[in-house]
Amino acid sequence: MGRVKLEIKRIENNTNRQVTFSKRRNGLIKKAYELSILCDIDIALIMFSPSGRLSHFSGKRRIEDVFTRYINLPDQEREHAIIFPDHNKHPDLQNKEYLLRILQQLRSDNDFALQLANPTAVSSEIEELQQEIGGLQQQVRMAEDQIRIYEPDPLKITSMAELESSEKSLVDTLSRVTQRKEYLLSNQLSSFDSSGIQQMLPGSFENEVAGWLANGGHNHTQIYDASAPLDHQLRNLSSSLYDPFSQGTSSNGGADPSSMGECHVSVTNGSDGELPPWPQPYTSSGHHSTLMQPSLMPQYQAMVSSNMPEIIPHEQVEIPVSSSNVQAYNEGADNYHDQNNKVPQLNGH
Amino acid sequence: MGRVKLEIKRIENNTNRQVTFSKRRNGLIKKAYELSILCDIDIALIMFSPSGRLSHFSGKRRIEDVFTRYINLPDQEREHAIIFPDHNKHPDLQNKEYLLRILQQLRSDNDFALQLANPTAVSSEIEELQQEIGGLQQQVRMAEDQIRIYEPDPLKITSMAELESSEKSLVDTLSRVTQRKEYLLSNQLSSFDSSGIQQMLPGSFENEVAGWLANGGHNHTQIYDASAPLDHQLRNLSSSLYDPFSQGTSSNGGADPSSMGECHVSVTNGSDGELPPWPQPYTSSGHHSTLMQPSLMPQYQAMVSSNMPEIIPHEQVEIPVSSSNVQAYNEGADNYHDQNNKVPQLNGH
DNA sequence: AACTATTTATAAGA
DNA sequence: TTCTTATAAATAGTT
Repeated sequence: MGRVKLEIKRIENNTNRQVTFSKRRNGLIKKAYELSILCDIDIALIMFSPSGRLSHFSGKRRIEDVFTRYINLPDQEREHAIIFPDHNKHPDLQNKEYLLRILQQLRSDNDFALQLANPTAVSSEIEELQQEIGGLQQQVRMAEDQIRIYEPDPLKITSMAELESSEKSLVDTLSRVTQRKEYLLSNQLSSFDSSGIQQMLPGSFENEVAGWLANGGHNHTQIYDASAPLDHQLRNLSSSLYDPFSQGTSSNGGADPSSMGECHVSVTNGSDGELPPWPQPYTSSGHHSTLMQPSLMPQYQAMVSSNMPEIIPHEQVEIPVSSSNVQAYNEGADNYHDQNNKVPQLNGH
Repeated sequence: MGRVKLEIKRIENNTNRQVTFSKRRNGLIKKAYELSILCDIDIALIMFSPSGRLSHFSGKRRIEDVFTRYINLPDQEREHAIIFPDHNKHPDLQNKEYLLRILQQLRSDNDFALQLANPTAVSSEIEELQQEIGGLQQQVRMAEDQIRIYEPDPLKITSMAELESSEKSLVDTLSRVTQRKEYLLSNQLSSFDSSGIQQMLPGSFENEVAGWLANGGHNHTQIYDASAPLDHQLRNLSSSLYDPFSQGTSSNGGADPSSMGECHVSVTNGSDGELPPWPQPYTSSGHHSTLMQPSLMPQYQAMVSSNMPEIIPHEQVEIPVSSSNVQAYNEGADNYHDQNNKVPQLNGH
């Protein structure tokens, strides 16, 4: 969509990459928003800009809650998930252990916040440093975990199965490197870009789902059993994670402007009956300035100012048709099972 | 985009909602994929279909890793994130943390005064922490470099020397794994002792990174055991996080179909050299209808069949050419700061 | 930050 | 459903 068809490959020009990111991020978020409303689903989207800044979107539920839902999903359901691109390597590390650690990390954040509330807390600077250390340690651990797969330490690996898994990983990666090499070579020779064939993606993700299920499940079970005692922890964690939310929204009550803001959204678009979690600024710009965090303001103001004119005339405010825009996870009626798992085409058209 | 302009509100008709979900999910994922490649960013997308089924996408990193990155983000960065919708609820964490941070700031004056009163104690403690942070940052950098060698991203490596170095590393590691396997096999005959065996593997892997890796784990442990007099909490947390993990990493079924699948994919796309994680070229609409549907395999086959003609046969494993490993990751400092925070338009046009 | 020429995504219809 | 097609939308390159 543009003056020319853009090849899907890394944009090397920094400026260009950043500009494209901004544009496409907005497009993506808009799409995500529409999907969440149209289909009334939970959705979460996390992005890090080329410069490392975080952007994220989620529908009616907070992003953490969506991820918690993901984590709390019964194993089987998670396994049956439709996964793109399913780069399903790291058989050893996948699944629950990872999720467990993430949950614990979440809890630690929470604890930390609570601790801050505690007047007995020590020097704040020290606490900040300590938290940074915690984060770094986590990073190091993650990195080491990954490395372990690729460079198995003979002293540590005692299971033949694991060794073979490592071996497969290595062979796999090796083949990729080799192919990349040949690609570069061929490119050097025929110093022109063979257009048309842009992205040859493994495209095996669905295929890999099966593979993952085949052995991942097994693996998973073992892990799960092994960490049985921790599982309790996990459950406790989950609830402690989730509770605060349901609590939070209520206990928080009218105190939280933003949540009111969200309520207002329905008010804003009230006649519409929708609960657009985000578009509210379109209709009421004045109030928001006081409701939103300072750092977020510019963005909203920009939008408001530039778009208000267009927005007004639209059908955003209409008489609601009916009903329960609330829960609506009436599975029963929904007999579809996402048979339509067709993979999105890259070029298509 | 369609015959008519669709109002963005919940689609009440179940069938319709499901159909729309499927279509738009694919579109959204495609967009997310393109963004991740074009801008070379981390991205994670989680969706639950109207019937509750999970779909998710992530770029080169696994979704858990992206979320972990999100979690590990320093608070300040997370606060400055670009959030859609800014439902600024999160009373338990975000808001609270934000307020607490302000409180902290206020208290820091106090701390500063105290520090002046007792300069040596506090500042030395802080210095220690900062040193630890420096060390950890170093570790992270090294680990990331190492990971890159083992898991080269074809889209990023453009230097032949680097590729060959990578290849060499992989071959070396592979041989070590193989030898370890043989060793275990021969030992299994006699009583197998899993500990204390200091098998020296002949792996020619002798660059400094490898050396670091070899005992990196131990070093690491020592590092943060030793440097922990200050933070009990973090320490405890860390170990509780770590233990379960290292446990979990071991057992794994030997057969990993998925990695094989991925291998094949690479073969399929061999001539192209690219290893895009998922999509396959769209060569003819005719094929796809029959190739992508029912189970997981067809899609893969589709790709293979449509691309085979273009594939140039090549060896999967070559003798590595020696060369020194060059880093070549001069990711120019990204000076942009996402000034373009315009919110996506709802209506547009 | 805007502006179009184009490419894409998709709502309906078959 | 799945495929096709008329249209609405997104966006690449420009100004």
